[in-house]
Amino acid sequence: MAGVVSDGPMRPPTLADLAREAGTSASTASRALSGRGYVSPIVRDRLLEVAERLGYVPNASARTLKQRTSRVVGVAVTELGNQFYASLAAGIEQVLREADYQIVLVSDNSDREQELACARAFLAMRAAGVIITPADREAAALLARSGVGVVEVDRRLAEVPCDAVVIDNELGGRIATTHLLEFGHRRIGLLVANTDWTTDVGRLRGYCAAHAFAGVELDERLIVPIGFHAADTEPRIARLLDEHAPTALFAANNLLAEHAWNVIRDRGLRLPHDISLVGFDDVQWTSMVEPGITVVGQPTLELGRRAAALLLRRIDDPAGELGFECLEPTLIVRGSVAQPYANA
Amino acid sequence: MAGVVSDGPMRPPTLADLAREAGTSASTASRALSGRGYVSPIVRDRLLEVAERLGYVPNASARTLKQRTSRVVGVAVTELGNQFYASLAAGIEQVLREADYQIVLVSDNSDREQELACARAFLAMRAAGVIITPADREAAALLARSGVGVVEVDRRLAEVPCDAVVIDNELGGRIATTHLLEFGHRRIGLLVANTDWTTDVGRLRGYCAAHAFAGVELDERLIVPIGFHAADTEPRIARLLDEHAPTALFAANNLLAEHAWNVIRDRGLRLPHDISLVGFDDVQWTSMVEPGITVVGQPTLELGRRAAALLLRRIDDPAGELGFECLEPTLIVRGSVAQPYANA
DNA sequence: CTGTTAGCGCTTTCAG
DNA sequence: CTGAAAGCGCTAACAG
Repeated sequence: MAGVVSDGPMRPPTLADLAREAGTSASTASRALSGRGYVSPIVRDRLLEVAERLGYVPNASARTLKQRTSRVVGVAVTELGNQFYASLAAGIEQVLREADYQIVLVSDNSDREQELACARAFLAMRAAGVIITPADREAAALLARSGVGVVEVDRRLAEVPCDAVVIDNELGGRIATTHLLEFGHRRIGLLVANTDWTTDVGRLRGYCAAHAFAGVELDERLIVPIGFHAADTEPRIARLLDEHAPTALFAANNLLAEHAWNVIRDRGLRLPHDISLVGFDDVQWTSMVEPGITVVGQPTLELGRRAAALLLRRIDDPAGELGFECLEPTLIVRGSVAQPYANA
Repeated sequence: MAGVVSDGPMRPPTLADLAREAGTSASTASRALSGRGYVSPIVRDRLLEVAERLGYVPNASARTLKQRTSRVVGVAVTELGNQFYASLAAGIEQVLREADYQIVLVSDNSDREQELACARAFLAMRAAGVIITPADREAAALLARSGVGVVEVDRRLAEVPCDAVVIDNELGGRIATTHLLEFGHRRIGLLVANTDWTTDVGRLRGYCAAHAFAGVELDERLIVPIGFHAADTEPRIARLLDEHAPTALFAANNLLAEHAWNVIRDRGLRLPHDISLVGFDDVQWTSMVEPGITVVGQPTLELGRRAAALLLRRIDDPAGELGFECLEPTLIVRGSVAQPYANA
């Protein structure tokens, strides 16, 4: 039942079909369905009824072509497989769906070329706006240059003026490190991604600042920058443990925290007795393992929601003033930190 | 640098602009850029050069309007926030991106209306195809009726003929239950979502089949159907423990496994000494907690990849024969199962 | 309040 | 091998 159509070719009904069926012109039909412009109630109702009966679905491309902008928003995240980005995307999707936008989602693996490619794709589809976790400055620049609103989320990179929502990474690095310092740790290993992104640079800076503030001298050899999916991540962490005897580890992202935890477990070290650990990002497993991992939690879903809200504002008012939001991370204390066993 | 354009209004360059600049006609430009049809090498090169210089990006809507089909694929999953669906989406995205399709991703919360709404949106944008974890039959029917290829993933629901890729849920339920039975459990609580989806029905059936095969009589009160985000999930699990004394629990999805684990932990029960647990879906935490949770693992990413591959085939050959793939789940034995402490 | 007209940017016959 | 012409389905002036 429900709107069965079975007349010959499978061409979906067009506005013209509707109009003909209802005995009006296409423009009237357009007005009736879009609700913009005058149309007598009686004609409107007839049109709506016919539309319903025919199962009319407006052709988005035709509309986009005409209006030069669409109801889709491009979203490019680093890696959909990572829980952090997945919930970022989920947050974005929530608010955009409510605002009746579709999102086209791409995972760009933080690769410059892929990022550019999706920027072009977004341009091609005349996206109403774009949300991106940038890995390179060029994509945002290209988009902005073409007049598409861009909001950067999680990190800032763009040289062009551009909305953004991030967390205070330096603060995050500081509270993690300070927490460890307060427990008496003096040799805190830092595992951090080797990028020049504001996230990692900020967390590193916070780590340093905490040391400085506490008057603790910092041994640079304790800082281990590690590539995103480096094959030798765990060996390098192991080496850090062997060669520089940290009494605690601060892993500045969820992947590194996981690797650190693996190494600790594989060596039979006990948390927090033999070594302390603070992670970054409150991913599920950190609260389920025993002992729970003390982490710097960031409001991931909220980050996504805010980014979407900012973009909506930008779409609404392209010339409005730049929005910038910096959310606060918080320390979630669980059981992975204790006093150092043997203090040097 | 890089393609700076600064001539007056911000209208992006069109094919006509290109053609004019290169001294040819729009049709030639079209042929040159699309690679279809004849065009002399020399003219083509000039055109490509001009396109590059002007930063030309083809207008996807115009193309879609003309060709009546687009390079986008609609993807509707139940809940992007759930790791399972997120990696499903990640798998889909991987292969579709390689095939140069964009995906528009929607989280439909397994709500009939939302699912229908996105089906219409996909129709409106003339999606080349759709991948869906169906919650209702109507969406797939609508799409299929309009000639859009649909592949169902994770569950099957459609009455219309339609490609699908799922796992063998009954087998999954059976191997989990059999494993428990073999350890001597005779009172195995089943936590299962209260849907009529093939996933849950299948797992339940497997649970029953395993009992039947083992000649173990089944106490129906041990079966607890629970809504997806029911507020009283954990109390109900607790009640099952109190009232019907199961010696083991089989939680038939990752959410329920998590809840079961919480209840077990909160009560101070020790796995596997006081009670045994088998989960479904190898999500990250199950391998990190101590003891690790024995689970029925499903190839989630692969599920997504196959679905995408199937869709690509369907797009390529709309009338080709129906594809149906059923992947095998496997039991991943870890430490959450032991003999029942006190066997009735 | 309604219809006519034009055109969004591209592709595709069909002649040249 | 190339160009002219038509049209995809919709909307936005602009007359009536």
